[in-house]
Amino acid sequence: MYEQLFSSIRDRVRLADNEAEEIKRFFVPKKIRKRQFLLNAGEVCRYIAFVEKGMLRSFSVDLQGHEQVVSFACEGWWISDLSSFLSGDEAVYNIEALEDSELLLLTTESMEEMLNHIHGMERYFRLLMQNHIVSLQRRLVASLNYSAEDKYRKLLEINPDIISRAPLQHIASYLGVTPETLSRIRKQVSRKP
Amino acid sequence: MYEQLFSSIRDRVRLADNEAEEIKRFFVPKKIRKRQFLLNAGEVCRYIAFVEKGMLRSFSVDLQGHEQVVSFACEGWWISDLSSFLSGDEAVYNIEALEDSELLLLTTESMEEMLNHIHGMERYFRLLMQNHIVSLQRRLVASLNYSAEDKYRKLLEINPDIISRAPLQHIASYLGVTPETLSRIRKQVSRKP
DNA sequence: CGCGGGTTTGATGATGCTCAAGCCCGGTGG
DNA sequence: CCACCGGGCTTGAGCATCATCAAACCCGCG
Repeated sequence: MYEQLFSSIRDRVRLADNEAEEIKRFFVPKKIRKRQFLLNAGEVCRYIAFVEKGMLRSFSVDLQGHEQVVSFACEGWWISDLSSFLSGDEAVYNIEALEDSELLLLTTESMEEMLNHIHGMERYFRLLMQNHIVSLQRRLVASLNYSAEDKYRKLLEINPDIISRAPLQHIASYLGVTPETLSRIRKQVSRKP
Repeated sequence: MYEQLFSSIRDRVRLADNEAEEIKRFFVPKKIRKRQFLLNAGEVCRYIAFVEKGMLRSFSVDLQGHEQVVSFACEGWWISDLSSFLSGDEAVYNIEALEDSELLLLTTESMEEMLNHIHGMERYFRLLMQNHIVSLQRRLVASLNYSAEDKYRKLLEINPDIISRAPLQHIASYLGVTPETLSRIRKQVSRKP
C-alpha cells in the first residue's frame, strides 16, 4: 500500500531504516471508486493526496458551466487544490476519480508534524514544489506557443499513461482544445507518428 | 532603497523592530541599465532578484530563435530562474532589464542564513511560492481557454503596469500572440473598453 | 536629414471552433 | 439473450480567430 510513496520519496532523499515505518503513521489510506469526488469546489481542501493506484483529475468549472481540466494524477503523483490546502481558503477545483483508486491522504496537521519529526521530508516537499513550478511553467510556454498537435505529441511523449487511460474529452480539455479537434489530431498522429 | 522590499514583507508577515535592519545585510543592492542582462540562459542563476525600481522580463529562446516572454517584474516583484536558483542547474531563461532598474539580490547562501536567523521569512517565502503557483495555474487556465482579446483585457485589469510600460512585442509574446494581432486587439479595446 | 527598429495596416490562408449528424459500444431492462 | 438506449467518440461543412507575409508608417537618434 505504500510502495509508490516510498519509491517517490527515495527517488529524492535518503531515509534512515526506521524512518519509513514512522512516515506511514502520518498518512490515512483511502479507497475511492470511479466517479467519486475527493474534493468539491467551495469546500476547504483538507489534505493532499498521494496516488498509490488508479487515476484522478482536478478541474474547475467556469461561469458558463464548462469544465477545465487542470491536472491528472496517476500512480506516484500527488493531487490537491494546493492553494486551498495551504491557505485554508475555499477550493476552486474539483477532484474526481477516473478509476477506482487507492490514496494516501496527508492533512495539514500531519504534514507539519511529519516535517518536524523527519527532517528529510522538508527537502522532499521542497523538491516537489519546485518541480511543480517548473512543470507548470513548461506547460504554460507550450500552451502559448505550440499547436494543438504539438501539445498532443509532447504529452504523448512525456506522459503516455494519461493518454492511454484518460477519456478523450478530458485530455482535450487538459490540452485546451475541443474533443472534435483532439479526435482529428489523434487520427492524424496514428497515421504519421 | 529598501522601501518596496519591506512593504512586500510587511504585507505578509509581522517583523520585530530590529529585524528590518538585520534583513538588509543579506541583500546586495545592484543597479542595472536598460537592455543589460541579469542572467543569460546557460549560466547558473546565483540569486533571486527583488525589484525596488524599474522593470525586467524573463524569456526563453526556442530552437528557431523565437523569444518567449515568461514573466515581467516591476517594483515589488521578484524575478529569477527559480529552477536554476534552487537546483544549481543551468538556467533556461534570460533576464533582461527593460528600464534602468534598482535590484536587491539574494544568493542561495544568504537566503539560507536569513531563513535560519529570521523566522518570519520562512513564512514569507512559502507564501511567495504559493502565490506563484496559484498565479501560474490561473495563467495556464486562461491561456488554454480564453481568446487573445480576453487575455489582454484580463492583463489590463490585473496588471496595467505591464501594459503601459512594456513594449508591445514583449506583451504579445507574454500573451502568446503575434505583435500584429496585439496591435489590432489594442485598437479594438481602445474603441470599446 | 536619413536610417532603423518598432508598430500599424492590409490581404490571404491555416488552424481550430461550432453545429449537426452518425457511429460505436457498454449497460439496462424486457 | 436480445433490443434499445445513451454517452462518448468520430466525421463533415462552414465559420471565426489568429498567423503570416508584405508594405507603409512613425519617431527617436546618430
